Amino acid sequence: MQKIESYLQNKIQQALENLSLPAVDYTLSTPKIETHGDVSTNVALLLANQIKQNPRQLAQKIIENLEIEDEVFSKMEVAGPGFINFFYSSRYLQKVVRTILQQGRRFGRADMGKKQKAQVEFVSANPTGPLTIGHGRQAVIGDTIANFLEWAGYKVTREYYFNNAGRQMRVLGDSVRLRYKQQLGEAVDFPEDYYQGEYINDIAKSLKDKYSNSLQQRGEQEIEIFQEAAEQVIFQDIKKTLSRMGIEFDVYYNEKDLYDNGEIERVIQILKEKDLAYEKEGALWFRSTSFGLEQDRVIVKSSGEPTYRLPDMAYHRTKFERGFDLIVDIFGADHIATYPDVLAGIKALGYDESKIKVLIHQFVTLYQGKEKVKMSTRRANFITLDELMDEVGVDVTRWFFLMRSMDSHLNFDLVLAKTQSDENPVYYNQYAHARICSILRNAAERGITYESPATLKLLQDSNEFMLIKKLMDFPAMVEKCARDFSPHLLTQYLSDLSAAFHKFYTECWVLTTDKELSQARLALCLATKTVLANGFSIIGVAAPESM
RNA sequence: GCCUCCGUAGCUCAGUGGAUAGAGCAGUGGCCUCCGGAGCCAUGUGCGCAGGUUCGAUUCCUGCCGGGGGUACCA
Repeated sequence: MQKIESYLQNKIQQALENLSLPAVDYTLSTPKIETHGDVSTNVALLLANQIKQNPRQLAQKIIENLEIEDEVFSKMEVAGPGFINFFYSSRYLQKVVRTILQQGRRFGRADMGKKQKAQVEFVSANPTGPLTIGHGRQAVIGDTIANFLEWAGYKVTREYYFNNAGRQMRVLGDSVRLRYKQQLGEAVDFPEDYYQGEYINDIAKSLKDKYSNSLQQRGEQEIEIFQEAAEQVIFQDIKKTLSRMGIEFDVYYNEKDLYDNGEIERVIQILKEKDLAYEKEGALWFRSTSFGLEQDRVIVKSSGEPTYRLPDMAYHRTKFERGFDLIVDIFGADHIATYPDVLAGIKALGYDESKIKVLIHQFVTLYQGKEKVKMSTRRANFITLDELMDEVGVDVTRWFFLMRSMDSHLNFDLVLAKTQSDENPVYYNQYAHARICSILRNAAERGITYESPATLKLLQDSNEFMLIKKLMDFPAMVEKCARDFSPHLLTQYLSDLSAAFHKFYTECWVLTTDKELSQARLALCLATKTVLANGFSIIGVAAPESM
């Protein structure tokens, strides 16, 4: 479709020039209705409006001036109010199968990114507890967007930003300390706003096993050992969960480094030099109003502690300093108010903030049947990502988190996910792949193999053509997903593709007594398997040979 | 109050400045002599409300209504 678009654009431009018609910003689209052709353009409609002529007559004139090879489009016609519809020739469609087989695992890759460096930051959860389902959505979205960018020709770095020095971490450490004391039989008052999770007890127990009661006298001011133990265990756990989902980060960036290496100071310095930061009431303020924001913001509190904005700015500054051409930040909806400040900060520091793409995803609401599950890390009233994967498996987890647009709240019904797990789209799609593999095994037994592109001309059935048309959309789909950062489109595309295959499978017998036809259909199966597998690999689900 | 996301079929959700708005699930009725029935086919209802821009609006703009999330010298 990609190449076809530029092909048509060229031809249309030529035609317009031949007719001395002005250029116009028309579109090429894929009609929803089969009888409206494979590609459609509104060029005549728009021109007619501009030069006050009858759109249908104009469309007819344009068609007469189009020098289209009939090996590409066998038919062109004026339709409706003045659309021009193009119909692929069977020859062209048959050739698509050949192209896919030639390109194999590379089919769908593009060079849109031109090997530029892209960074995708996601998850970025502080190590205070296991990853929850909310993190899961972000993890899968982030990883998949990174995959898309790779397919689109970027060099991608996956990065996880964390802070192991804040107040939350101190509370975490102290929670462990108190549990440890409890386990030694001491009666302690465990505050309600401390971390209640069972994992805190586990960490406390491992400390008890290691140090016996030698830490018992440590007070609130001596929690490092507890905090470090907690961080270490929890982070390991987080990484294990991520790796189970097939996610590996290239960089774990610790906020603390920004203090140690002077980045924080540098940002303050630059802002002060530019008179974009000033002291007031004992605090340091960032002049965000200079960048169109509503009010100035505190970046260093009167206590001397920075607010989150300062390290965020410094962190983003390192992204530019590290030479990324495209910076993708993925946040939950709760952070929606914070990024304008950071973008303004980046601008203030003299960087091109348009290189930053901030993606906000809405929350996951968990249901147990009809009942909403309230979640809070602190209260340990949550279902972890690991538990979810235990229940429904990795493939279902990934697919479900991607299925919906990230602008949309995701209602995840655990009961449904468990009880109907074999009625869900993941299996439908994987089944198509497994089915193809099964056909291939049968073909091998019968000694049938795809040998020559010459047989492809036997692909003539409308079900075959529908399948091929789906297959040829894949590269454009990948580019669109990468460009619009909308991974859910691919899950939809793949379901459509699987449906086209199942339909073909039902209507067209692959392994027939006609050897050449069998070979041709086998080739179509192979092409479909290739595209399914390529798509699955982007989404991060398995392409099973059998189920 | 202000900012932001959402409002489309019974349910969960896609989608588009255009020609007849889709899928899955749920319901009903069909399809196995033969490549995997985890499949295929048929069947119904819908763009929250009111204006505006446009040749054309479900899509873009404004207002309203309803729901989620923000709005700190918390992150």
